[in-house]
Amino acid sequence: MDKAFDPSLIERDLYAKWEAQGCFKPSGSGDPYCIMIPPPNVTGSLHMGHAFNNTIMDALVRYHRMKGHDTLWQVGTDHAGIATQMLVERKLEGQGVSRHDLGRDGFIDKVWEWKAESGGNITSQLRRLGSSVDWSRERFTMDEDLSRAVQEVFVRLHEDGLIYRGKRLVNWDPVLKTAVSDLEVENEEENGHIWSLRYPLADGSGSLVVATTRPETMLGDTAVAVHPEDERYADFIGKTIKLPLVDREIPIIADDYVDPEFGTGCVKITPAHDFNDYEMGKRHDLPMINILLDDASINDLAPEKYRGMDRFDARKAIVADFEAAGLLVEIKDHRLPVPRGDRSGAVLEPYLTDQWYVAVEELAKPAIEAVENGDIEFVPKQWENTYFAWMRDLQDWCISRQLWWGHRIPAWYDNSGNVYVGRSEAEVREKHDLGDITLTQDNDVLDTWFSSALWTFSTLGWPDETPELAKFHPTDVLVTGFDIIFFWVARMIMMTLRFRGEVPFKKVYVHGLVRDGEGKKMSKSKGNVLDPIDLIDGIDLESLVAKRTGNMMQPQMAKKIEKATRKEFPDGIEAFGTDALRFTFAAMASTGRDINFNLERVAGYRNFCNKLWNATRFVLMNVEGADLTQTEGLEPSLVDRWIVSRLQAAEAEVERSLANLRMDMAAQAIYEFIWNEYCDWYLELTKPVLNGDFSEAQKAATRRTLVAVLEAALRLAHPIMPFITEEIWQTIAPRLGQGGPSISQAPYPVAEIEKMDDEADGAVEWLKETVTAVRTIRGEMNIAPSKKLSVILNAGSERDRELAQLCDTYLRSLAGIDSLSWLDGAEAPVASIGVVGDMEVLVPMAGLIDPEAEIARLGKEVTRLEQEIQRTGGKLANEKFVSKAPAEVVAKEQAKLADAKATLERIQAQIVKLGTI
RNA sequence: GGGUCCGUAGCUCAGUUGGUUAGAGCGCUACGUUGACAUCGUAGAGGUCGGCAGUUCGAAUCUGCCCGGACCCA
Repeated sequence: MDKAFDPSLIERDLYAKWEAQGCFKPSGSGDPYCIMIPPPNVTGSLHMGHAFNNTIMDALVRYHRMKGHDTLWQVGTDHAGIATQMLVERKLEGQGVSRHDLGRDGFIDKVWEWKAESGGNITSQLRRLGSSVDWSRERFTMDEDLSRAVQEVFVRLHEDGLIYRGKRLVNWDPVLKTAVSDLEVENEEENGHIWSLRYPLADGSGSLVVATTRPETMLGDTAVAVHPEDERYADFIGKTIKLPLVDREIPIIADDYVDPEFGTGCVKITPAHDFNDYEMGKRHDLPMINILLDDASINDLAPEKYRGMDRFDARKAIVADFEAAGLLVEIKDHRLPVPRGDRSGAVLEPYLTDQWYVAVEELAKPAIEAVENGDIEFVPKQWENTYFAWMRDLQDWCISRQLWWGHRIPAWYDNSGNVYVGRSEAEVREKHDLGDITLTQDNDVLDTWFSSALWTFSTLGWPDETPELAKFHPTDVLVTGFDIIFFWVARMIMMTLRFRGEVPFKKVYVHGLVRDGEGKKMSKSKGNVLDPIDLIDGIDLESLVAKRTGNMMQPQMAKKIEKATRKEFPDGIEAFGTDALRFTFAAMASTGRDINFNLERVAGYRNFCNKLWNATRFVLMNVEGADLTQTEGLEPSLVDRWIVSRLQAAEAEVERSLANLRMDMAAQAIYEFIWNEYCDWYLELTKPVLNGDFSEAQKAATRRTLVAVLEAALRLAHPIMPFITEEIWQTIAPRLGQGGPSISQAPYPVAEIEKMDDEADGAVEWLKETVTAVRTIRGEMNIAPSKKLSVILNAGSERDRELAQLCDTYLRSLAGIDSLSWLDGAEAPVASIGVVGDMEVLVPMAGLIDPEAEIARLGKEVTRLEQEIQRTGGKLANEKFVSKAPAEVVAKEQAKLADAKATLERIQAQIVKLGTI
């Protein structure tokens, strides 16, 4: 083995082997366990959120697979309607071709071509993370069978009256020229203005002043509203306004919605271009005048002057015209939330169009109940509140999109505008007895989330009742970030309950966001994005700078980002390997909170990998040539029994943690066992045995224990760090006669209570304390590690003597002792002192130790003990504590007090002694 | 404005149902290359657990208010 662990030498080969061997397919036996991957966007590439999310899923999946469950991790991607269409269009633009040149079918062919070439980027990146998904079952939302599920759901919902077509106000993206859902709108505060405009009354008797942040919409105003109880305007209600520039007469109406405190208390009403006004328009039966075209330029319903103008040019022109007419009262700076499309970045317009909707009320009810009655459980639980809050205030879901890429809506129109929904044109004709009249299919496609809402069951073969569906559905747990609880989780629950009559998953594990080291959201525009692959493989500074500043939406930020990047990573990023990255995510995955990702932590876990690697080297060196398969006639030492006992404890702790989805605690337990127990103590304790004067039966027991415990620890750690554990296991396990094709298919360690060993635990605890007592003196008195010490033990119990006898060799080896004896009533030499229970550990000074320094050191100890005595003594002196606290707690305090008093006495005596030298 | 979460060592975070000497990693200080590992070892320093009140024999942990920060919804 190499002296240092180099992940780059093993990871790719191991993954290829796993995949080739079909290690990740369901085994076909055992209780089923299933996780559905949240399908990444097919245009996407791996980001830190994916890496985190997949680490958690993979750890769970590997754990359950090793426990013998029939485990399926279903993988796939979604077709990302808008994102994919944009991407392919942009590529075509580069060749001077528009999608309209190609026509719908031609364009869709191009999309499929693109998908075949580079649509698999993110899935190949998942392999780098070690994700043990079943590749043989990979699915894509546009696959034929998934499309069939989508169509079936659409038709059935329509038959049940839950899908309808209607003219409503939607969020319109004028760049992409499609509706987008509320959830795809980003509202960020931006700098804007608020314009106050004077609207004269039609009868010339006066005027009102209205305030607006979008003056161009006045072209579509159909009323002015005031609050019914606003005395200032009581006389105006019922009169009419002569709308400036347009010359339309519009009424002044009263409505509770108007806030009399806000602005002038008068509001212009534009029902076709504002969501609130739309509602008010419906209440008052106002006309809805749409003044925009689909690219947000002004249409022919506006006065001729403005027709064809872009909305923002129109805004300027209108403000100028108001000013010219003396009707512009005021312009104020104003910060306001501006709705932008999350894909195009364009300012969205509320826009009146015909769209398809899902009526959600009936679907939401059982979906709420499923969480209320515990059929679905959110972890952490508080997300259930978020879920409920959203579910109880649902708007109907606009599912149509004016795109070409996606599931085309299975609806056909005849020439009279009648609409027929069905699985195919033929079915529609037959069902409605249409003969051969001309039918044209709806041009729109469905929202991508419509198909991903069916993901848990469509990927298993629905609408057919497949064996996989029977076995793996409902799935066990959904692992996801909170940001898509609304987008996806809620909709899956609704759709799955409707069409399967069962929940899609039993648990929803909600994890936090991965942020940068300072807690800022990672984003391309901030330039603080880390690519998981760069943490695995490493990246030099120039490449990193180029990556962060290339292809930016706001190129003016590039300089700043470059500077910050050069400062933060002067040497680029080291290669840490996948296992270290995964361990970091696991260790930081505590209940649902965001992760502030810092590189030092990854480096720490990279070191941990190296530690494990080197421990293995040590073990292999020491068992070279030995037959380890022999289990008869071995004489395990107390120390061998101890590490086996500690292994059981670690196994129990990891099991408990994983069962509670506490990856961080599992990672912590694994780390502590391997480093702080196995490496720090056990390996050190085997050295005097293997190199010393011990029997062959004893040495053989130690050799076997060294390897057996390591082998079990590898299996314990495998779900979190799959690569290094597999690599080592392939070398180690055969030595024990326990090899196999892959550690991922070996059984997960289970704690065996009968191997817990109180006697060994107690003995080694004593040994550790005694060694530490000597080391503390050595360290604090600045005695060189190479200097061998004489150590004298004093006082203590019979058990202390037994233990000293049993541990003699270990004590000498670990504490660097060349002479170890009992004082046995002889006069104590001047010495530095440590206390272990009732026993004193004396290191004679003889020129090694400065009495002044020792007194100072003991002084600190005295202070600590006095505080302890005061604290515990105070408690015990308190009548109420003694009478009310559980006896157990009181006894514990008493023991603490006695212990501290005894130790203090010994130390004080020692101080007196040193003072009289 | 409504809601959720967070504030523990210089930094990043643990701390189950109240009882620990309040922990870990990184960083810091001192010493150290004896054949697993300097991606290391040994020892050490560092915290009035955001503040104030309350409940309790006992509060980092429970309650209220305040301060500071993040996010969601309107």
